[in-house]
Amino acid sequence: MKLNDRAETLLRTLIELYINDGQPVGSRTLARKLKVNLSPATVRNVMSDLEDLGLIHSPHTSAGRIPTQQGYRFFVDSLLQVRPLEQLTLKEMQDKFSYERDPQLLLTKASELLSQVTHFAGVVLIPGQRSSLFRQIEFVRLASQRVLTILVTDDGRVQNRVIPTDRSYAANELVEAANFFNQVYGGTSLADVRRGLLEEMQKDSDEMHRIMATALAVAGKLFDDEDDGGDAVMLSGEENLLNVPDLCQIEKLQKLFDAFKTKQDLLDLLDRSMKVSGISIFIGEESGYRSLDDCSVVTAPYDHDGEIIGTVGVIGPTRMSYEEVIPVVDVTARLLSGALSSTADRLE
Amino acid sequence: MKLNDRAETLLRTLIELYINDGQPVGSRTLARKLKVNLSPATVRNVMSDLEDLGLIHSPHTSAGRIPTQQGYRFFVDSLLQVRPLEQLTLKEMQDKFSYERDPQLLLTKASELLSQVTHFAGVVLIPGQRSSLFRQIEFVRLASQRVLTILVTDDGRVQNRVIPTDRSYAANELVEAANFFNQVYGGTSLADVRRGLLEEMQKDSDEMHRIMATALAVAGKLFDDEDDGGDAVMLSGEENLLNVPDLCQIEKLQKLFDAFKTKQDLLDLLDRSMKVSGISIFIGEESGYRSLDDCSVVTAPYDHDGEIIGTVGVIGPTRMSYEEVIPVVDVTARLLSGALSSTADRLE
DNA sequence: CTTAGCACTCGGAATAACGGAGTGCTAAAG
DNA sequence: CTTTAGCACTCCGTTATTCCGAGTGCTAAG
Repeated sequence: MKLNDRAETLLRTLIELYINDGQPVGSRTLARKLKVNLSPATVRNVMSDLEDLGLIHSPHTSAGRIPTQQGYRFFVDSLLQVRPLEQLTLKEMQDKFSYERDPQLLLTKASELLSQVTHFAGVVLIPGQRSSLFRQIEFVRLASQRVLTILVTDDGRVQNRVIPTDRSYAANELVEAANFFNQVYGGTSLADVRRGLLEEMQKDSDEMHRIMATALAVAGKLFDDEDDGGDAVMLSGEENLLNVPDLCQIEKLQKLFDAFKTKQDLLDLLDRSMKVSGISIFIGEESGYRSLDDCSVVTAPYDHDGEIIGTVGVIGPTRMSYEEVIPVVDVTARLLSGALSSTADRLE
Repeated sequence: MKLNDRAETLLRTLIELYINDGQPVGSRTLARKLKVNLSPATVRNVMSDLEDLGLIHSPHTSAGRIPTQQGYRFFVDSLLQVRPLEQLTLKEMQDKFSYERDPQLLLTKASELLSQVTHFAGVVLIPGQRSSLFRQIEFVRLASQRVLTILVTDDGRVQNRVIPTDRSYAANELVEAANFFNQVYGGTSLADVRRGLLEEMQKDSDEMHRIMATALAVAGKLFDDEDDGGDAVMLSGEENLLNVPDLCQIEKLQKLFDAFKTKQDLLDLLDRSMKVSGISIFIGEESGYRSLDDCSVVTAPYDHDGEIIGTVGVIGPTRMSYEEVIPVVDVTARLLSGALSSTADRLE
């Protein structure tokens, strides 16, 4: 799409005005706001062109214009000049991450941070197990037939689960089994561990090493679980969206909160955005999920030692201040990546 | 408060009608609905009395009557006949709890169950650490100066935390320390453990046993943490409240969701209800928390081996079907208690 | 190409009219 | 004394109407 300078400035100003006050922008208002002196009539002509191009439209004859989805799209792609983050905000954000090394808490904090700073909803895609590497497993005997299984992955995340067992295991049996398990599978991907376990189970159990049998019996169920292999989405500040005037219709909120509950749509969307490097922006219906029709989602992937493992993002109304939200998401992703990195581990 | 039979029936019918359709009930409607044949005029006279007693009121002159808070109170205290749970629902609820022994998941399920069955919000007060007994601690070495600490309490709940340490500990040091710790403190309350730790720390460190020093250094931080000692509230199905017509004003929802976020009010309320045996019902402003003004909360405590350790409940509009919600809350509390009990442990 | 002028459109606020549901009161009937 | 019928009255919610202002599109002149 090609626009002359004047049309661009006009469109930019219009969108900025609309993002600010949420009112359709008329030719007179726009003319007054512009640096160059133009009459409302001239502005009207340009606006008419922009409308023909599908970038803006009027809700009705005698109202001003508001950006269309394509208008927003053009705006963020070509017109937006992202303002750098306020020094104060940046400091706040850094503070939030300092002195925290637990990856799970870091993710929570990232999500909260996003919602607090933007006043919209913060969201974090938590990397699925399958992609991370197995580091360590530990078994703790709780009761005669209950074993607490602790799984540590190389990105530092910890999962635990109480597992009922068929027979009672002695403490040293469990220690042996864990050691064995750690030696055999340490450093391989969880998907491989799973595969390996399945193979072992195929074999006749008599052939199996006694320790391996124990480990299998206990850990097997941990890896059986479908849920644990998948990704998960963490959400914060949903309640902020209740304050957003653009979403103040109950039905819209219902659709949205429904999506928040099932999380599937969010998951898909964030997963898509993980495959792109840098900021992704989904505007209104672009995302393809009806539940997000009136929303925009701004996301950025984060990494662990250079490998992208998840996404952080903000969900807000389409009429959001992209120039403010984008740097917040960007910086959050960077800070999170930094805090997760092994270097940070070693420095602590 | 004393009412004659007719007035009682009338009040009950009125409240039931109002709970059903949410419309103010007029004398004609009420007269038609009553078994006994009474003219609207007579009904009006009785209603007038009930209004004088403060049990009902009209929103305006030419509308029917709706129950006041005191009306609801009288209703649940004296008029309500709780209908036993539908066989089908009961079955569903039992199914939800079967085959689950992990206490944390049980609490989650209880909360979800409450929201699913009632279509309101389900809430569970998770017992604070301080009240439960210390069973077991385990240390797992993650990196040179990071130790994963796992705390198991006698009610089967597991907490873990990655703790940065001042120096590096060898695996066997950690095992020794854990064993020692478990022997010294096993079976005492977490509050006592905390107290014991503080005392030990007072002493000159040179005097301390080497192993104890390790345990202290690692576990100390776990017990330092203020947050972990407190209670927590788990909430499900908040989004259901968006569908409730009585709460469809954005500001009300804002107040409510704000309370859900901070959780302090909920916590206080549930904590109060834990000290009462059996069902508690807070109607509208009775709770004393402005955020819950338009809501009622129905709660029941649950126990672990006979000792009350928490509360489950439902948060819905004041105009809710108490006769349906009450048994659901009641049964959930019972099922949860049963599933948590040690007997269930042993049987598994 | 830009601008002034003008007729036209449309939504939103304000106002008025109206019908319905419900009440309270009174007086008569049981 | 209680119950009932009748009636005047109140007030809400709806609908219709008007009116104003903001904004547009078009045309013709600069």
